[in-house]
Amino acid sequence: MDGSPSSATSQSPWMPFESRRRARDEKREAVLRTAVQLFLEQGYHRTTLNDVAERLNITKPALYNYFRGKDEILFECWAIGQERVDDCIDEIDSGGGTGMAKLRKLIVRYAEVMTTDYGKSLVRFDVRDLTEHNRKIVATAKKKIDRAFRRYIREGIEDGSIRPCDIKLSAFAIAGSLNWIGHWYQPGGALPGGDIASEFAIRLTEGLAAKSSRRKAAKPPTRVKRGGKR
Amino acid sequence: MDGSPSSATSQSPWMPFESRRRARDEKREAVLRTAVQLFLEQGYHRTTLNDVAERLNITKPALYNYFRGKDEILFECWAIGQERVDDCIDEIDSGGGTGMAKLRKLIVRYAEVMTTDYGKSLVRFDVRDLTEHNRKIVATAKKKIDRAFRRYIREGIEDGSIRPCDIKLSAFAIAGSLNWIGHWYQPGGALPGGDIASEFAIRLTEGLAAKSSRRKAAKPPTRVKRGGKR
DNA sequence: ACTGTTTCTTACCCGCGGGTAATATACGGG
DNA sequence: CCCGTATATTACCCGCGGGTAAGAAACAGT
Repeated sequence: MDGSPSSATSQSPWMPFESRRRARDEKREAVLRTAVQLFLEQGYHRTTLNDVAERLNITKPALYNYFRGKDEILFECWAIGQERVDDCIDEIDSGGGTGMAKLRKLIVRYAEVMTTDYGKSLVRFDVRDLTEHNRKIVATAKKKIDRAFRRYIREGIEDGSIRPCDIKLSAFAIAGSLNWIGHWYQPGGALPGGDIASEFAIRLTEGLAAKSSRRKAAKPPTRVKRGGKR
Repeated sequence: MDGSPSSATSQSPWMPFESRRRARDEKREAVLRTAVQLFLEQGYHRTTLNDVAERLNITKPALYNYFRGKDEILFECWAIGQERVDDCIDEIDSGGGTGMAKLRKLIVRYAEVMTTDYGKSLVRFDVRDLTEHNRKIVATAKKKIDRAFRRYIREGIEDGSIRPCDIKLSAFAIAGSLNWIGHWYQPGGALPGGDIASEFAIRLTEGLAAKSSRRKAAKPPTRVKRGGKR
């Protein structure tokens, strides 16, 4: 065998007989990258651990050096996506701006995450494939996202940047549109991810804006009706 | 209700056959009703044919009198939901009104379908669980729905009831919100299905409306141009 | 080099679940 | 009363795939 790694299809730390000494974490990540790709391509149940291992040039039991089982791999894929969304929320929360500005920012960032593999995990994977324990973690995290959407809308109504509306349903409508991106978006498609994000930010908020949608809505509304539900 | 001709007294030789066939169809439907419930409750892969049979007080092989296999059951559940949406589209297409009016109608009807079990099948089931043949049918049907959304938006822009916008992305955003209903709606929830449908129709179109959308949306603009399609 | 530890492979287990074969029961018709 | 058909049951097959046991390589430390 010549020692050259030659052309490998993807970046795999396990070149057949070559440098196998890489940090453990990098290998773990490589497993997750490969796994999330396959889970999205074929679906979780149709993807076998052999599939994952084969694409990494290793064998199935080797995976058990890094993960307890298939469901843990699934969970960690999900966790990476969730972490990215959490970061967005924390960042927005620590910043300022009107409710509408925060909402727009969240929409843009969330849409961008949805165009990535780990972002898609958040909406394409079935929580029922997880253990009871992990399922609770997911449920809590989902609640956090939902709360962020509702909070920004509520703040927007209070500061006058968003017109009164049903907060719950508006949050559902917006989150639904965004989550659905994870189902149809493909990197090879006609429209790049950034465009989608900014377009969605406009499209999804122009119905909520207090005045004309594309302008800075700093004007306090004439009548601040009690928002919320009916 | 009773389709049999003069079912009362006369012993038509066709009666036994008819009643038997009807009984068969009813059983088929019962299987589908049970199956779709379980598929939604537990997920397709976690639901075994034994589960389905058990809930019907029969045994697994009995199911094979009515269906060729598990994937056919899945497909037929999907097909029922699809048929309902198709009916909506056909009805709207055969009627009149502005593009916006048609769009609103589709949103309402589609949202209502999404709150039913068979409607949820359209978005909760994975097409990759179907045979190649059926998968193509599904793909064609999905395309039809997408085309309907885009057509109504385009007509609306042409007749002035909808302000100019990116048709493709707007259709995606609306369909995404609606499809997502199938993921979170539960009949026992706080808000009934009808409310969701009407609220969504307002929320999703107020950003698109040419003029104010809030109260008087159905008023046609100055001139009603003929739409593109018939 | 020896030795203990980590990493990875070969070979295997085994339970689950879709699907089938053989057969029993129900029932209408002649 | 017997036969044909439709319907259902019991018992079984078997392939797939997650998971494990035992041991081989690689590697680090002394």
